[in-house]
Amino acid sequence: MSGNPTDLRVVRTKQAIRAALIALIEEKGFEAISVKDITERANINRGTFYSHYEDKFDLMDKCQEQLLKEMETKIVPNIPKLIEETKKHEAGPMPIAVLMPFFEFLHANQSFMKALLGPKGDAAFQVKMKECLNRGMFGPENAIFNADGLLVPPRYLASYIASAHIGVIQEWLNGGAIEPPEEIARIISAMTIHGPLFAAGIRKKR
Amino acid sequence: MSGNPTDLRVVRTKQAIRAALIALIEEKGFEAISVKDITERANINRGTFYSHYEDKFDLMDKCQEQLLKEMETKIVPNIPKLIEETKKHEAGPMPIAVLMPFFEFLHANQSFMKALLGPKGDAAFQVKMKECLNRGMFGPENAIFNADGLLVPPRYLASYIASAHIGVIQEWLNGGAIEPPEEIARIISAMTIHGPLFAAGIRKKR
DNA sequence: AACTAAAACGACAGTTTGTTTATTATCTTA
DNA sequence: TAAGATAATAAACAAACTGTCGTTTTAGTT
Repeated sequence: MSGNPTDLRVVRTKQAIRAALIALIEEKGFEAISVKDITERANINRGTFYSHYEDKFDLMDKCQEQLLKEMETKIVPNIPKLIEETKKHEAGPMPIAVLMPFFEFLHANQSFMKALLGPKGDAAFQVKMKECLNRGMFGPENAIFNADGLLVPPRYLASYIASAHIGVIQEWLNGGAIEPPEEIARIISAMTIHGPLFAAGIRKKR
Repeated sequence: MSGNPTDLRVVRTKQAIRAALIALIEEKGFEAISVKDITERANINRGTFYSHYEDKFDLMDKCQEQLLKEMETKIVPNIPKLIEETKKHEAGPMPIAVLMPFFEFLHANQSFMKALLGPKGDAAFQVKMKECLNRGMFGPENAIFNADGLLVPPRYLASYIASAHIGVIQEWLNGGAIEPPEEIARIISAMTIHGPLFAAGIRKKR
């Protein structure tokens, strides 16, 4: 079994597999990919693949887990801060600065994020990412949304916000992530704070 | 080739295949399904499957197309009416009545919708459904969102709203669609009109 | 430079696939 | 209701992919 994670050969092989996976998901979607496809694209022997992963699902899981872990540990802790700031100056602009690490992370992992969130990607990953975002908003450090005065059940509020944000991110990545992360942070904030219809110019009153 | 769509045998077979597909997607996800799985579950001969569909992807496509067509032709024409109503009484409650056919359609097609939009479903279907919703909001009959005064680029507005709505629908279906369609229509409307943060009780001012 | 571990190679049986044949069952319609 | 048409079944096929092994070669580590 190939285990040593510092051995350059292992590092190289895993990188090649990962890159091949990303490219192939974008090309024909995860379900249409065979292990043979991956190893041919990565220029490695098929047997080598099986010494690192059980099958293509195992590979997918491990890649996603790594990504989500990074997302969670680096990004999510900021969300409570964000909501706190928002509460302070209620009518003011959103404190975008606190969102930036998240969007910069997405930008840095563009290709994989695009593949996973794209039309040929994985619906399960979207669910995991929503859970990740929701832990930030509804987690134990954060009693805000658990308070009274909600017009809607909390789980629908969470679904709405998380899905909306992921939707914008999908659109951003799908268009090649041309706009800088700050711009996307501003766009998302505007809609979540003021409501999408106000952002659309339909509801003028505030 | 088996073609006659009125022959009872054909109708029965296609129904069985479709039901098997839905059940299996929920159980192990589309990518893990084999044609053999489908025909065993449907209690039909494997050869029979191939006389109706090219492969499992063809089956999936045809089932989705049927669903989306129904969604589009029956539901989407109502959206312009909806926005018009919303503009009239700006601060009033959303005219939920006009949304009802859409949510009743979802409720009637619960099992398939749940399978397609669930964690083991198809990311491409979500994209198609978003496009369906967006055609309603940004279509030619409807110049509202093309007007000036947008705080954000229109495609991000569209992505935000469509994804948010689908997210709530996913949550609804995933929980067994316990709430009646009217309730979900009300919940979604509240968040889209007033903004999710207002609905959360965080932003009190209007 | 020697040691060690990873990668390549080639072979294996077991599945699934898509196609085709002949046979049986069942629907339509006259 | 009987005759003819056609859909479904059953069984067999090569081709492709899978997951696993044992052996040999290559390359990184010390």
